[in-house]
Amino acid sequence: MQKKLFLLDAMALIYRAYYALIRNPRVTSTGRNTNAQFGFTTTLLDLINKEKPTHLAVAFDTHAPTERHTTFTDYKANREDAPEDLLDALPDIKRIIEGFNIPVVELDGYEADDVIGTLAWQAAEAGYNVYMVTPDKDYGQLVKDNVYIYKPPYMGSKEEILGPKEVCEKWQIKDVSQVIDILGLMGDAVDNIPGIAGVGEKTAMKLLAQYETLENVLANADAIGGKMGEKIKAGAESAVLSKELATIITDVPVTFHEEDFCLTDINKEKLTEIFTELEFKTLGKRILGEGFTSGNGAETKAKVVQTDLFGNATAVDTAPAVDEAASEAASFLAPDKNISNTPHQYELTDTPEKRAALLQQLLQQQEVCFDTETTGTDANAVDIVGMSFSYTQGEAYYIPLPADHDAARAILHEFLPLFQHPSITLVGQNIKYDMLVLKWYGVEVTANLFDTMLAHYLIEPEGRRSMDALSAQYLQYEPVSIESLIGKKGKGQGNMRDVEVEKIKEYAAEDADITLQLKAVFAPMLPERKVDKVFYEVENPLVKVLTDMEFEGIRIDTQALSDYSRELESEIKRAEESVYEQAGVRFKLASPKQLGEVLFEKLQLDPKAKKTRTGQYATGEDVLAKLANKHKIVDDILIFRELSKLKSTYVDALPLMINPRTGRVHTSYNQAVAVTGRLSSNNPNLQNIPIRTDRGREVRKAFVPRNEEYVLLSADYSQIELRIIAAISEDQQMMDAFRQQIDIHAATAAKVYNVALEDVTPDMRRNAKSVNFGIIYGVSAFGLSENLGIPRSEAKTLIDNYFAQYPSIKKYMDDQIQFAQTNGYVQTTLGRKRWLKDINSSNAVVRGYAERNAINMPIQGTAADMIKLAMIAVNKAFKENNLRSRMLLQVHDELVFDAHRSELEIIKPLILDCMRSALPLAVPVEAELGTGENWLQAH
DNA sequence: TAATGCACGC
DNA sequence: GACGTACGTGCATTAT
Repeated sequence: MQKKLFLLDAMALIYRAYYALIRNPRVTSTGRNTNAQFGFTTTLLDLINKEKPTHLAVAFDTHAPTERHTTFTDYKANREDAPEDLLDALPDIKRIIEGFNIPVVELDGYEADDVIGTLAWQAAEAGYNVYMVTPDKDYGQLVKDNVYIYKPPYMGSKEEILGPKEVCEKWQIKDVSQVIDILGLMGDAVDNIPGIAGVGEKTAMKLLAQYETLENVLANADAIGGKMGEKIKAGAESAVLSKELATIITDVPVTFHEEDFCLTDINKEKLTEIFTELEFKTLGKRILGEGFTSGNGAETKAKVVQTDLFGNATAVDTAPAVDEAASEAASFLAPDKNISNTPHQYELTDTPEKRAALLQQLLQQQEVCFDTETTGTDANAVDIVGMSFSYTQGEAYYIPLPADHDAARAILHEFLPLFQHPSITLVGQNIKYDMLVLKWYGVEVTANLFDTMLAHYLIEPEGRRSMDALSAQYLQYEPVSIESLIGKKGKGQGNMRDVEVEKIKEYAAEDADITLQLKAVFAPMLPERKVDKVFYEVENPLVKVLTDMEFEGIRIDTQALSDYSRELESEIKRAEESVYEQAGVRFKLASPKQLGEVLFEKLQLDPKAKKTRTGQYATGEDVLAKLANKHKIVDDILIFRELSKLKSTYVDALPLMINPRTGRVHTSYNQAVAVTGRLSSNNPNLQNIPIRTDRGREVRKAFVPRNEEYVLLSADYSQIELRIIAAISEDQQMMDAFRQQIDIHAATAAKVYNVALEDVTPDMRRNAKSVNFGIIYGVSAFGLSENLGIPRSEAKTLIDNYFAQYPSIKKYMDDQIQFAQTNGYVQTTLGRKRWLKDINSSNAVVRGYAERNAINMPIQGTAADMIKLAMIAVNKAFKENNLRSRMLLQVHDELVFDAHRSELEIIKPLILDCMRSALPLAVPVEAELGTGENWLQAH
């Protein structure tokens, strides 16, 4: 058995694990942030489980930066930036390592890199395969035969192993030793070490190809000449230092003894203790068995853990045989199952006879899982390659389909009895995609649906939802990766059409198999979490509605857009030139970085200029607006910003999104991303078409009816979120205002300013509107004063008055927070939930965020549920009445239709009725409706 | 390719 | 003294 030694650079791994998880903090019930501990532990376990090392060690460099690094102050500053809670995690991490009985190497005054570098050389000499586990460096000079760099998986990307061959290919060098020359020339971004300014990867490779070493490059700076020559001369000193730093010392005083690094049994007692403390429940169960609960210390097989192997090295306990240790390690962490170790029967169904037999089988089932394989990801532009079915765990069938459209269509139509069966449930992951693909082949799916992606969306709204992630989390199974079929994504990625059918069969059949198994896991979880109602009544039926809408698309007037583009172009040019003239320099106006430097360094517009968290000057619209009175350059900058945004994002981009098959723009709705329950739209996003400014609204004129027989019709809910908060808080004051159909913002103004309704000034109304708006999002006095440009004290008075006038709303907000604190979640009236793990956090900022979510989500989510129900009702009514009008778009509280002129009088009341009665509230629900020759007119 | 800053919608 | 409004998507720039 080949001996595999893994050497881990602990600090680097901890840093990366911490930052990878920071967006989704793990906080224990006592408010402790355990990101770093969790990230490091899972990285370690994944590695042990997947790579099955026979020998392992972790290196710390608690004494870094070492002297040679301190030459660069930047480097030091960079290292000392570590957040406190990350540094606090170090003792825990050491205990975890002890619990796993993994040897730790630490050597005073040496970098972890150098210690493991030395060990790697020695182990490689002794015949080991050595893997240096580190996230962010290429130890080029270390890569000799049998020494590899192992980059653990990171943020969804696969792990990576770099050997001598790969390193030479990557940098196009003859010998791996030249990597330090490359690094010397380019510098090292991770640690902020400069090389030669202006020399990047490509230039460095070119220079090395010609001159072999960094020293030769420097010596020939004169011969190189030109700008490049000057740069090299200027950066020579820095390059030499950079190379020195990139060089890993391989002669630190350590000696590799293989018995010191054997992977041995875990120390269950220690692990139980630390996992209990950190509240790693699932992880604990996986490693320590189902019996893992707090205080249940299992039998221990303690070993002496060598924490200081060097200096005065002492002998360690004899380790068990290598093979035994490796197999023990293998059971540490799932997913441990995959296609090669799991029994399965995947069949190729590639003849008419086989297909007919399969169909007969399928029609006997109550539920059938299906999945399509296609030539790309845009459902409106792909061809179908094949289709798979599964109805029993571990069994699945793959049907290859011909490239010829009509031939494929004929085969697909054989399965119409299944797709349109009145009682069979079709199970799938993101079925909308498959339905849309099928629709292009004339197959309308009308069977019942169960979408595992949507089930998971309701079970865990914030989790990751890719099939791979779900499979790993719920089935401990690692599916065949798509990359193994068509290659890594990017320019080189291949086409499913070109993959051998045997391979696709394995992949596609497995997908159907896994999805069916996921359904079995999720189906009982829905009622357990009481989200079955919103799943079966809202999300699932909505799939068909969205499929229809995406299939329809909307017509765009390209002529109007291209005219407008030219107009914007000249206006942008004018504003840009004017800015350069007033600034006295030419620069990239579109670059916030350069603009900040011009405004605040050259023009000195604000000595106390705000900076962003990366140290750049902030140049957002709010900042610029405050500078407007200091220099009239600001006006032109704002014009430039507004117009270039319009041009690049909408005017120029939309025509490029027109589908050649239909001549229309087909957006794609994502039904499972927004944690509040809203839809989102992309490719293109049609939910953020401008409306606020006059120039922006112009874009809406380009959205037009399909032909002269139609008009665009827009219907939108009026004040829906305020109506919802009034209804669920049962605030009598606000409910009365809605019942009496008073302008709600004016009514609010009258109350908070204590004046009669008819005495409300436009200013009062505007302020009241902002408060109403802010209430929904949990605004503070500060935020409101910023927003309205009024003193903070005045804003505070406004808010205080508001709560005094609408006491039940204040109570609702407090109740929501309390509900979340007790239950760990908040919910909409239909039971859609959002879990708020930070609601009891000891960190006020984190807790405040969770509290605002607790207030906002039920409101926004209920509005989302309501319009979804309305869409389902409208779609159904249109079909029942065989109408030619079509629902096209949804924009959170608005629906847009292609309305046939002859049907206007039918659909107007129909739409209004569906919207008003979708989800009745204790106050009237109103919707407004308009029609026109374009979206702007209709609005 | 990924991170950043900015800007658009509700 | 810092912090300060929910939910999204997409573009250009920048660094690598």
